[in-house]
Amino acid sequence: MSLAMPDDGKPVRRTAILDAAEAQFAQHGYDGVNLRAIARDAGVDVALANYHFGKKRDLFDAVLMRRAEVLNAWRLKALEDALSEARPNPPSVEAIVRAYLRPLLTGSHVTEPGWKHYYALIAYVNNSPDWGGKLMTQFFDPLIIQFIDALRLSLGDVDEKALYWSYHCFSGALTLTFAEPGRIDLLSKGLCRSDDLVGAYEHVVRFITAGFESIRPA
Amino acid sequence: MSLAMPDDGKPVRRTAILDAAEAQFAQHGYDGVNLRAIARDAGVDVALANYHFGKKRDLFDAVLMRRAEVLNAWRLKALEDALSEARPNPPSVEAIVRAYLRPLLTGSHVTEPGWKHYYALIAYVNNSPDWGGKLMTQFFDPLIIQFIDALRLSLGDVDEKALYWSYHCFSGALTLTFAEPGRIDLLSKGLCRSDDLVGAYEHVVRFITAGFESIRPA
DNA sequence: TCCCCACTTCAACAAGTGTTGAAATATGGC
DNA sequence: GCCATATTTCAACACTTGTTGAAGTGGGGA
Repeated sequence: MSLAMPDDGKPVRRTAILDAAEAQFAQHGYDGVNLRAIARDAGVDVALANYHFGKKRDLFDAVLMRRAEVLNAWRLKALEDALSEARPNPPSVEAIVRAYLRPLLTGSHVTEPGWKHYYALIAYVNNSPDWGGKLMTQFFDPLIIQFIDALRLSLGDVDEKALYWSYHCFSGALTLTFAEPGRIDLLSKGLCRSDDLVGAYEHVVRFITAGFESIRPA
Repeated sequence: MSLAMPDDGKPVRRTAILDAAEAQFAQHGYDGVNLRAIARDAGVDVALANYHFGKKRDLFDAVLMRRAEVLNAWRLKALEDALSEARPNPPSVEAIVRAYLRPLLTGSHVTEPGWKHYYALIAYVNNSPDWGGKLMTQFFDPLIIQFIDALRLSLGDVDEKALYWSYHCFSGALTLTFAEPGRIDLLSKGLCRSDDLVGAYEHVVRFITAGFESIRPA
């Protein structure tokens, strides 16, 4: 088995292409990026991207897939920790929300530019009418369903539509946080900074937890 | 004064271009659209868009500007109504949230495709790292500041950072609602429909109101 | 009737796009 | 060193892009 070696060996240029593509796609979107700019940032010839990843759309998918598994693993572990810590009781809503957010907004990787680019890319995908639905479902829904199950456990017999719309609000708030469009900086006259994910963490946890708690049946 | 007549007279083709551009930009983003597709949808030659609006970016701005004033006027009236109804007391948080949302999610225009496209376009702009901050500030911040003032009035002496981050969550939830990426349809297995803005209204109001109430000082 | 002007179309340019096939280079096993 | 294979570059194609200048059309006033 000496063919191709898709993701091991010495993939220095391969990952350089992925890194450059990740940053470019995150900032300008799929259509706002051309392969020559990616190649230039990666210090590589244009044709090399095609050699390693095939067509532009396949490169985009490869960027998305690279960090999806590790991210899902982190979040799954955080959820299971929250469940086991509370056992035999269901965990609190806040504990579930924190388990959902902590692997994203805190930890050593929040300072790593690659991950921030990846989050911005997820935000772009999640809001894209073209492929937002399908791609997010494909990569993240199995995990999301487990989080919603945990919320259902914690909140009791809630209205299902209310539960899904609440998660929708959660997802939207998180998406905008990751997109970092710099809007809150201007609106708050510099008091809040959109690149300060850690500073946003507690505020988002509080807001979202309260939103979910509001659907708890009396 | 017979020059150009920018927005009156018989603007049939002119508005046809705006309508087609609005729909295309909303669905595919600025870079995902080419002028020939817009012209084809409008039943018009490519060069006509340039004649009426100048460069592509100017057409985009014209689309954004067309409905901005009327939308801001609607929302300002809704806010002033809420304030005057409650006077001399401050209005409730829920009343403010409803004033913010009602002109968007309810009313006769929600069935009009042009407005839905416009909302999706706003969602695209709001999440765009490239120009999200500046454009939203330019078109909508004067109104948003008034809503935040009303919330500050209603909530009392709140932490300013918490207030802005809460509005950020609000904005994100709303943005995702307008983008209609079809994600909630898949996630809820058809129980919720992302094109059902009216059905989403009460759920969003409840979630967001609870989030804002959670920062009220004890 | 003629002319002016706003509007519209036609045809084309120049730059940039994704993609590809062939050539060149590096790498590692024998 | 030799050779097969993986990697990388080169050069170019075919196509799309935004944009433009010139030409054509139609209506209303002098």
